[in-house]
Amino acid sequence: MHPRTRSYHHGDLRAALLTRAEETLREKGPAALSLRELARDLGVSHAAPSRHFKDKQALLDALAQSGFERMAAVLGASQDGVPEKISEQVEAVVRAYVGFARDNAALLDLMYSVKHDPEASDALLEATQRWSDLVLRLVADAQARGEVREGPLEHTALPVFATLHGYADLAVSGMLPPEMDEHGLDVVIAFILRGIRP
Amino acid sequence: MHPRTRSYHHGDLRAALLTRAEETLREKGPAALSLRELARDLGVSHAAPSRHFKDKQALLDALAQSGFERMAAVLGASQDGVPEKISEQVEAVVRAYVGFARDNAALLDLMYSVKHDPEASDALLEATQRWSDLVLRLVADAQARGEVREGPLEHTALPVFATLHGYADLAVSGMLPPEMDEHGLDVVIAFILRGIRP
DNA sequence: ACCTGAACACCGTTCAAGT
DNA sequence: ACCTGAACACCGTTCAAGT
Repeated sequence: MHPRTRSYHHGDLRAALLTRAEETLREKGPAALSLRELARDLGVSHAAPSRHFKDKQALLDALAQSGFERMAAVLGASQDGVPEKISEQVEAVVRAYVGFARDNAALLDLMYSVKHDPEASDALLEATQRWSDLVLRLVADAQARGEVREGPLEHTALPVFATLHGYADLAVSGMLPPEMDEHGLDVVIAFILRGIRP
Repeated sequence: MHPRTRSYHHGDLRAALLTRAEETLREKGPAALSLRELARDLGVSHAAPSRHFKDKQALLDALAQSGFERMAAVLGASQDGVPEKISEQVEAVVRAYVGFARDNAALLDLMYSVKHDPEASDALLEATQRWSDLVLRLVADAQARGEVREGPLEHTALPVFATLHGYADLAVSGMLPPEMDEHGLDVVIAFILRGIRP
């Protein structure tokens, strides 16, 4: 009857599941995420997803992984055309990170949730590595230019990392007096710069 | 038959549910938390919990609230007997916060999750306020002693907040090169002190 | 007041069977 | 290869009824 009886998803059910899952996550929260409903939305049987994700957790892990990858891309792009000056670079990264966090609050929650089972997620680990490397490299370069205090990279970059992430997380979970949601960004950037300057 | 047929929980089913829920959260993670299993564990019918929590979410909110309250207590206690010197005070708070985060990883996740529905959780909001007030007061006092740079409290305390929370969250979700899990603490404390000194 | 039992509409996961 | 249908053992929530 319907012209799309034979695979609406062009054999790309896996990708379709991920896309739809992220929409649901964004619109209705993580609790509303069900494999059966996803399957219903995509017009396949409830057992079909299991061909592509052995588990609900596997779907969530894949979602988290794609989140880290896109975040790395956003952070990377934030440095385009920014002069090699640590203050401007830090400002750009912080704004990009907080922006990503705001636009993908529920996804970020999932990305940093304590869940993802130890094994099976080497890909996830690699994805997280990629964006932390980005910050590390940024700090390392500035250090080479003498704009950042000396010391092992883990010592100089770690607190930047922590402050960046902490501010975004607090802002996203509504823990901040809302009157400074925007102003707070400048304050945090200035704080980071004070903390890393030579 | 059994001597405990009449209310094993001495009419304190609500408290018993919270206690057991937190055990399950700690031992088996949030996904394993089910009202029905909780009821089974406590020897009541599966419908009994609804007398005390209108919702599963209500149970989770109550759990989060008790988390914030205990965290405020731990942070408060961390200042006992600490000399009025901002460096020592910050060190004590940071260690206390990270310690609490480590000991209650899953609970912290829940506390900061994007979930808790806007209404119904005034109590929750109040509980979060209490611990942020603690940090605010600490910074304000040090500021009065001239140990912290001038400026509105939200500007001086906010980044402390962010760094503190960010480090704990990263450490707990295993995002840090584990070799500096302990050493990182010192680095972060030093960074915070650099950021707030006059 | 507090709890039970049954009922309803959902889940995730597995597995034979179809194409 | 990829998907279906039925089956199994679970869920959360509601509501009459019991004590």
